[in-house]
Amino acid sequence: MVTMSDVARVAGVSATTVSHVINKTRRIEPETERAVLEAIETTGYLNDRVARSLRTGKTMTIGLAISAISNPYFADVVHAIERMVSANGHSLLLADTHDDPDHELRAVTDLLAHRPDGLLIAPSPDPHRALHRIAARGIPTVLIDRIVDDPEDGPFDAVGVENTEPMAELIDHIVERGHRRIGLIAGKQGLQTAEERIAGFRLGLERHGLSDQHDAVVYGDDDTGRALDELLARDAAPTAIVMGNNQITIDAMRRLAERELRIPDDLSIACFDDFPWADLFHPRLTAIRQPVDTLGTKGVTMLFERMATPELAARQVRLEPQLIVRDSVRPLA
Amino acid sequence: MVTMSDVARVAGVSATTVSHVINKTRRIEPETERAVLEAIETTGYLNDRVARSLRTGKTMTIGLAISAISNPYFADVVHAIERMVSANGHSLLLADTHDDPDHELRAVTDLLAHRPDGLLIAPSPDPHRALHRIAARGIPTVLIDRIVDDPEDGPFDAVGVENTEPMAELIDHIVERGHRRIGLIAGKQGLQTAEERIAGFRLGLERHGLSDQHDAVVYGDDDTGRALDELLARDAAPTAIVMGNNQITIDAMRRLAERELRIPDDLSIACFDDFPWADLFHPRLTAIRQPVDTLGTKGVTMLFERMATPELAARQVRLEPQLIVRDSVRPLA
DNA sequence: CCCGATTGCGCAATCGCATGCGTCACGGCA
DNA sequence: TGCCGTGACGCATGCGATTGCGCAATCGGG
Repeated sequence: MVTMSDVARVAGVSATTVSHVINKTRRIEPETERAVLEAIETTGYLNDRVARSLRTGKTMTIGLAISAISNPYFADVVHAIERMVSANGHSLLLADTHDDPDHELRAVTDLLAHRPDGLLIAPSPDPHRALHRIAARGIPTVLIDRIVDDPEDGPFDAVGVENTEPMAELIDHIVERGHRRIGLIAGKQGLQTAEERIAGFRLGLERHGLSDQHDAVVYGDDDTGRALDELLARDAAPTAIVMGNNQITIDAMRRLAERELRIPDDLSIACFDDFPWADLFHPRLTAIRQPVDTLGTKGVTMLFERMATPELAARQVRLEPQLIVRDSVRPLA
Repeated sequence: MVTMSDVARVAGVSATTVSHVINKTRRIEPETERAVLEAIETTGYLNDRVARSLRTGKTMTIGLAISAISNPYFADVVHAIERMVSANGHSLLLADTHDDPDHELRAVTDLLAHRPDGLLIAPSPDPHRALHRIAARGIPTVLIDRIVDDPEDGPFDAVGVENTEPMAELIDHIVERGHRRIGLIAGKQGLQTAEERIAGFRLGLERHGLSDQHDAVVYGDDDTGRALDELLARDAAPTAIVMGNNQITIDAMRRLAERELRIPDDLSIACFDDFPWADLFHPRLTAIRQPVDTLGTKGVTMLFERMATPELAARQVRLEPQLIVRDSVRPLA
């Protein structure tokens, strides 16, 4: 390994000077600077961030705890985050929570041990322990996608999307098209987004005097196929089903194909969470599009703001999703 | 910050002892150990990996340089990699190369400065400088997805998929269905996978005496729509078009929808690179499925093997993809 | 010609941990 | 009682960088 003093020796100066030219942290005689730069070049020296971090207390690293990176929704979020983080000269440390409290705690503990300058986390259904540990370390953190309130350790900065009213409006749309029996396959129980969407679903039903169907909600995260079967087996089976998220949509679509149900002729569907190629599915999917990119960039922005100004009051930002009407909800007679 | 000596003070022992109980690196009187563990608990102490890394020379970190995480193909790879890496007690440092040599060099330099114990990289179209820098540091590295030979710094360990023969076989399939005029929209020029697939395409044509169409190849990465238009505007326009990768497939499908071309009635298509929901598109896409998960896990496995045994000879592994015949290639008369 | 100000650098002390040597106490054996 | 082996732990150094102080040389004004 070539260290700073190696460079110093080659350049005929002290390590102090090398450090100062690297960090531009005090005036250096131009000639000296050239010598140092040259020595860096010829030795192939690379400033060791480990040592620097130990000394300065900053690692130039942002931790990201999120689940299922292969989910296209989160993949886009990660992508946006990576862009902004590296644009700010930091690196991204990635950990997967699997949306499970135990994994989440492990992931967060690992991240914290690396001393990131800031942390982004999409909380699991029961994030208490993880958040507690974060709070104990006092590391700048923003909750992402899921806005939870932790009475003990909160409040945290957070950025997510509006779930309730948009979902209710999706129900409006479906009801306007003549549907009276509507079902919902919701995301993992306990997840803040899933619960809010359920609330929105019920709110929508109430607006149209359909409250007796409040129980037309099934959780589908683990086994969407089974959830779907159950809904369709009911006495008054729904004529339209709403998918609580992206993954559920894909799983459900596949099951529907297996059952040879024609969409939207035999059954109408709509989804919370759009994807870029949702208009290439057959049929083109009516969906609520979330501002995925903004979610990521806004999260990073808030994080850097907090890192710069720790005494800021916690802010919770709700982004507005957008209903994209396509062809998967059929107008009934 | 609570350090090891804080814990030591609380437990009434020396920092040495605390270190040893944390790392289980020598016998400790059970009673002493309990005291230390307890002190760790009450103080909320977390072993500082920055300091430890400086001391031991290992960071317990793996760097990953890859492009466009939002591409579903790479998202799955990243997912698989994260799983294996964290299962081995390491953390993942992520950087995006944007498949561009300059970005790649920056990304790699950043990663290297963090002193990862190992590196995974999907080389850009011109990875020379990046690979050179990696070689200079001598960090265990495996190339992933794209197997390139660097005469100067190579050979590197690498894992990728077989491109040429599978692509040729896809052509076989298309020709068997009666198509004689076939086009290819290839991935970014210079990318090893893209070039091999082009070679496979031409090989396939030759097998059927169709070599005169060798020029039916256009690069589509930047503007797939334009590439598609160009192919279709030719005198003898192809009756079937092969998409060189996932992203191209999506872009092309959208353009085809805009042009109101019916698939496969007006035009047949097939893709290199499948996606989980390719059977939900309309029509269901005939595609070559790559063993994405294996690509990631095998890459990590090879990396850890090299880290354990640096004197190993470089190995290059080719995984076999699989042709999935669905409905997007129409049998001609 | 003298002296304070200014400019350009170097010394040496950390940062939090791991680890090679030592030290101390205790027990067994002659 | 004396000696040594052994078990349990502590001292002090160093990983590679940053940074508060301090020193020497040069310059300019009176």
